[in-house]
Amino acid sequence: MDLFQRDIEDVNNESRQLAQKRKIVSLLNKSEKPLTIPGICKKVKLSVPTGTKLINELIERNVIIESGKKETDNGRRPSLYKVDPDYAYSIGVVVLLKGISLSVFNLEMAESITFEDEHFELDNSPECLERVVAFVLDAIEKSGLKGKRILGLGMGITGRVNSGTGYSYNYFNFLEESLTDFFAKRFSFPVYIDNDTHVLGVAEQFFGHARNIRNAFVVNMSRGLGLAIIANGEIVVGEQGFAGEFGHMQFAESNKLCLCGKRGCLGTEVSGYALEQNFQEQVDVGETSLLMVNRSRDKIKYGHILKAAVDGDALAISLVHNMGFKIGKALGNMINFLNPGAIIIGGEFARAEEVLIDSIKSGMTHTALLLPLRSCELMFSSIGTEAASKGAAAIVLRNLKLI
Amino acid sequence: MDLFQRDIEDVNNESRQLAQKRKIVSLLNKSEKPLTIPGICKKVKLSVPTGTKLINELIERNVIIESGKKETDNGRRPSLYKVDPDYAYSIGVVVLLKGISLSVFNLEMAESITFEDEHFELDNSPECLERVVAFVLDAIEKSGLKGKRILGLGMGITGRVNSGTGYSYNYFNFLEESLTDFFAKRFSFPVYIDNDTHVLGVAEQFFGHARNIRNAFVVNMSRGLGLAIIANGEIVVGEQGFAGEFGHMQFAESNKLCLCGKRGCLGTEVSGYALEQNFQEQVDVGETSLLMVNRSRDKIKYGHILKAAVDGDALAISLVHNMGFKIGKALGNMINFLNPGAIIIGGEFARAEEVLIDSIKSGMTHTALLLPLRSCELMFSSIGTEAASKGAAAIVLRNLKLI
DNA sequence: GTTGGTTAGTAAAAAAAATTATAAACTTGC
DNA sequence: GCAAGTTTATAATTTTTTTTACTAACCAAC
Repeated sequence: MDLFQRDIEDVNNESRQLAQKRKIVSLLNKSEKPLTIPGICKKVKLSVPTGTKLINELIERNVIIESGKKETDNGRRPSLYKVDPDYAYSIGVVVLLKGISLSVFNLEMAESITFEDEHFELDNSPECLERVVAFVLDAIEKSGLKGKRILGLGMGITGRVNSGTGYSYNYFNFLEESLTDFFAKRFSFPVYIDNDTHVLGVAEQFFGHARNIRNAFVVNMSRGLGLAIIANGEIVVGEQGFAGEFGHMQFAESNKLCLCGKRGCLGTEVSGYALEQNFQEQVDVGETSLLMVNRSRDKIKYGHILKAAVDGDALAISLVHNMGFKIGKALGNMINFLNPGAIIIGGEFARAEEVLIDSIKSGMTHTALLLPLRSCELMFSSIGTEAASKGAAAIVLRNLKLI
Repeated sequence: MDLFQRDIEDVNNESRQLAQKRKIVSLLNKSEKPLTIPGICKKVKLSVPTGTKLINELIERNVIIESGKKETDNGRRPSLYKVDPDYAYSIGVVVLLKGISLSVFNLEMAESITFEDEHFELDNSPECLERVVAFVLDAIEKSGLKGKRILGLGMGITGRVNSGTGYSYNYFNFLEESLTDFFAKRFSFPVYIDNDTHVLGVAEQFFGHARNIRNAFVVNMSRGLGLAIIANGEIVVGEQGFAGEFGHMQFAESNKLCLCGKRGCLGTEVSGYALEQNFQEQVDVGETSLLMVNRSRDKIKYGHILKAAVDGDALAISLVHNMGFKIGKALGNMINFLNPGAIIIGGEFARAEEVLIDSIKSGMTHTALLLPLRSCELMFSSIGTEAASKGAAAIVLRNLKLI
């Protein structure tokens, strides 16, 4: 941000012009297509001569570039301008229980390079934190980003996180300072953190199905169960960043004990973990499945079961179907609460769309009121596995108001 | 708004200066205390000479007034300025099933006059709509507002309402146009509508306990059960304005049939209506209460029961306590969902604070996770019965960005 | 191809705003 | 009670921005 600012900034403290330049850059970056000078000036409420002056200065500094001429029906063809997509980069990091990954994105959010360490295991220790720092520094070293402008690093991390203060409550909570402050000291650019599920929500909001929808839920159905809430066009993180604890909401019908200590948590019935448990229970009472053919009962992970369901395995279908119905009921209740325009199913379970879609819809009808349900579209994420790191990097741009 | 604009506006189309003047007025109105010229200029990023010029023009037009001199430790004492509180007025109207009321507020939101018609009965007919129009016109006539600037009218109305489009779905839905468009034609100022519960939330957000809290729930516990959600500092109305359908969420333990057609709606167990039902049931199985001394079983309304609970009536206490526990459980679940910093109990039930507070808290502990619960404060509304009309009028100012 | 219509971009003139300088109002310390 | 220091407010000057006017680039129709 510092570099970025200094480039837009002039030598003198021209705060008014600086703000206008920032507006121009922000507008150009948000726009899908390149824009003309008259178009830009209209949007930022500037006269054409001053707008031209500022734009030329930004070109001088390599922030924006010309990008051909616009085809018009009549009149002189205007030049088109856009932000140089490679003027600056943002970094997205995802820290999960098992595995850490880092991707570098340019301003157009095109992924340029990705690093992964599948052997990484997250634990709440200074050593692990140092491993994260080393991983990031090493990746930056290898990526050839040296000397290039890095706007910042966004990090999605498992557990409870306060994105406002930058504190992480479950991991690396031994620090005196906030996690973002710690990282800022170690790196030469600002760091923003959020919960892995919220990060997925950001990705869906800017690049996925939630674009142009001001109220939506993004469900992270993987081994655990999380939910990102978009209300009034913004991700809701709540007072301390804990919003979206969907897995621990009391919607379950059974009374299974949850890791949180309570009974009745939805996550005990709907989650990758629960899917594995349910599968084993069914096998134990004599149910059969193609999955058992060349695997032992304990080695079957929820990913296998999801794949089997899509492939037509009866037991897997029945289990997944059952979960869809249950989460559908819970989501239906939440539809009454927040009246979202869309619910997007993301995470590993998204690949079982065919099996889940009808069961979730069916569950929703049991709890949701007619009118809010009618206008809530159920969708499945299509932005794939790199979604999380893209969302993490997007946090940086969001903070700089570039998206 | 038109009058208001024209007064700030100059004869020529000075859109830049106009925007700055609007900023100044907005800043002064939002500020609790009057401000100095240097203070204003700093906030709106204007030089002192230009700021002075604009402020003098606003004084010329009677929009803002001088308000004494500031006490400082050293230097020349600056003059203080504030918006003339009686420069303009906003009108708040509340349309309930039984009763309609209208209050006039000045820019400081001091209530100047109130009109009520307790005999009004809401039904979905053109005649009833005409009665509303007549009531408003009559009240304005009597209020002496003629010739004064009216910024607009905010209306809180029972039932489902889309505040964005201005359509009302349950009442006056026979109109071709939106309800706000209809009113705009009949009155000489803009009209904004919202659900009665959302309006209560706005009141609490700007004048009550939810001030300075970016995430909160405002529960409207009266004959029905509604909830206004404040997330990221804004009221969430959802995609069509249906957010907060708390009464129809499936949290109930019994299977009573709700008016909406579903079973398990929270409103069947927690609401003024349910309280009356429960009371009658208990009386029928032999329970006694002081309330029965000089009233017939059918004549006892939930308001009486709430008063009796506060006065120490055992049966009433037990019933209200029970409801507190149930709504507490439901709210606890929602705490996990949105991580609010406060929950404010408003509506008629707010007066039973002593009886409700512990039962609600107790219910919350059964469902809410420790961390989000710990930081969520339970409060009872203190802005009283005129809250709704104040909230309705506040919608007008919010739309003009004056609060 | 020339003329008329249309829009982009630039140059000169006019208007508006920001600096800078100065006067006025006030406190404090000697 | 008067000088030094501070802050507000206004006047004079400088800078910036907008308007207006004009030229350039393009299409279409004749």
